[in-house]
Amino acid sequence: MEKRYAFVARALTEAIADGRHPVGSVLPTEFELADQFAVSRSTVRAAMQELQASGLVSRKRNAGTRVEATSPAKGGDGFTQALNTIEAVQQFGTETERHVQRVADVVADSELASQLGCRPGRRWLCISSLRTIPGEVTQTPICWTDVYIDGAFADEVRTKMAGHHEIFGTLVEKISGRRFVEIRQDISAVGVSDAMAEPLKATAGAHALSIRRQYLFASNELAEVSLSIHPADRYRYSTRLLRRQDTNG
Amino acid sequence: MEKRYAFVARALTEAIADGRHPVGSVLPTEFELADQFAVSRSTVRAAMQELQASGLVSRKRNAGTRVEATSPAKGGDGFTQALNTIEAVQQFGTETERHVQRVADVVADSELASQLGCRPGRRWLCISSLRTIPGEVTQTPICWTDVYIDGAFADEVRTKMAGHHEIFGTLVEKISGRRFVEIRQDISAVGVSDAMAEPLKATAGAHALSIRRQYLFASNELAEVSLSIHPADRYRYSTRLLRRQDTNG
DNA sequence: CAATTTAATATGTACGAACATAACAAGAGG
DNA sequence: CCTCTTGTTATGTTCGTACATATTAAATTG
Repeated sequence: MEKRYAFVARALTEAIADGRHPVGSVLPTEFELADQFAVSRSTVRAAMQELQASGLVSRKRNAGTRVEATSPAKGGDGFTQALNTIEAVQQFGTETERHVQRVADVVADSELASQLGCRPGRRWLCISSLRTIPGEVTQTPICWTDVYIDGAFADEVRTKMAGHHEIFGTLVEKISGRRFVEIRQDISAVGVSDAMAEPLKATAGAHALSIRRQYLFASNELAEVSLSIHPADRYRYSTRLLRRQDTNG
Repeated sequence: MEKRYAFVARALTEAIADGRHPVGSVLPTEFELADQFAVSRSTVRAAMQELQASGLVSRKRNAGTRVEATSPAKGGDGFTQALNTIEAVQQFGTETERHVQRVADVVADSELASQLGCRPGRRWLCISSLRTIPGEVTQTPICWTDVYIDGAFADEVRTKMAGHHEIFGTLVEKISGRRFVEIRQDISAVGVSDAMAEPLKATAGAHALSIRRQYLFASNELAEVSLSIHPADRYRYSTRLLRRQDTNG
């Protein structure tokens, strides 16, 4: 059964996304929401803490709870994305389109192993793809991504991909049903390599953000790694950091 | 008065930092801690949520609360830093050394204004400096940073800097006493410019991370902006993203 | 002795209550 | 009309309780 505070959080998130609570508006009070959802104020507060942590609302003593922002901005100057929560990372997966370029089985040599953070010899399924913004006229890719999936899930992935299922986002999670508890993220700056210049429609050597993500289960099991190259002129990593407690005495 | 959950969180953080609770060990149960600190279990849980959010501990139903990690790694291959909370950003300020290169009053023209996110004509105090790792033999700087401080605080900053006060970190906060509620952060990839190559001891055109931070008060007042250039071979931005609730049914 | 079941345990979820405190709004006074 | 004071209000903090549930450890069974 869905937990109550999670239900409240989801309902409010959807209401905000729908425009029922526009940006800048003030939500009903915690007591009113408690009445509406037939839960206690504590439960409403737990939900509110989620919304606040994700940056969706801001709360102030008696200033009410204000709707702050909705979705990441897709401005004219590329894709701006917050990536400081697991939810935000998944959102990037749903808000962009994936175009698969290559699917291959690989065995990690020492170099790849250190990149992926596994022992050499481990088997992976590698899916290389480009990502674009849906509905854009000029289909300039935002990034090149190599996703490495635990070999144990390889067959299932191939089957579902053949059937054109939309299994992307966090692949293993959708396939195995097991939920990720942790993502380790490494961000650095690199140049666009010669090989990637053409598919990315970028000039070789252009500055790019390199993002490596390791997806882990609760047991610290490594199930999936993604290596992405984002040309700097098309993508920026933008976050709002909020103090954990909004007010102070 | 310090809030009780904040006190508990701070006490536990210090105990972990001191080594009284080594990495990998399991903390006392929530009930035991409630007894020790003479607070309710709810308060202990509020403290635990802080520690969990900052990645210091992990919790599992009856697996106990485990100490996960302490400080950011200062490995041989540069500086690895999590920057997904305000606390982590401030920590970077305390764990590196600042070497001031230049102090100047500036008036924002249209270009600078768009970079800083302010109206053109606004007055700022600009402090340019290099940051190094304390105690390192080879004093290779980690980054070049231009900090722009609201002109209203300029005099006070100059005075305190002349007196060799350690006022850095988030400058305006230490000077004015007003606390930042929000930091907006923008991360992109750039090349090291000719002018910065020499002070940074890097080759011009080398790949670098560009990090822009806007420090805001509760009223959305912009008080300070920092623009940093991190050569990619000396710095990586590394975070662990944890799911808000650790377990699930 | 290995495999399974059962019991104990610590965290997760949820409720209800009470008081503190910062923001805002309305009214009093100059 | 502006300023200051006062009162109301909604969130912040803290307490106590109860039950759910995943994990570990002990006990039972084959």
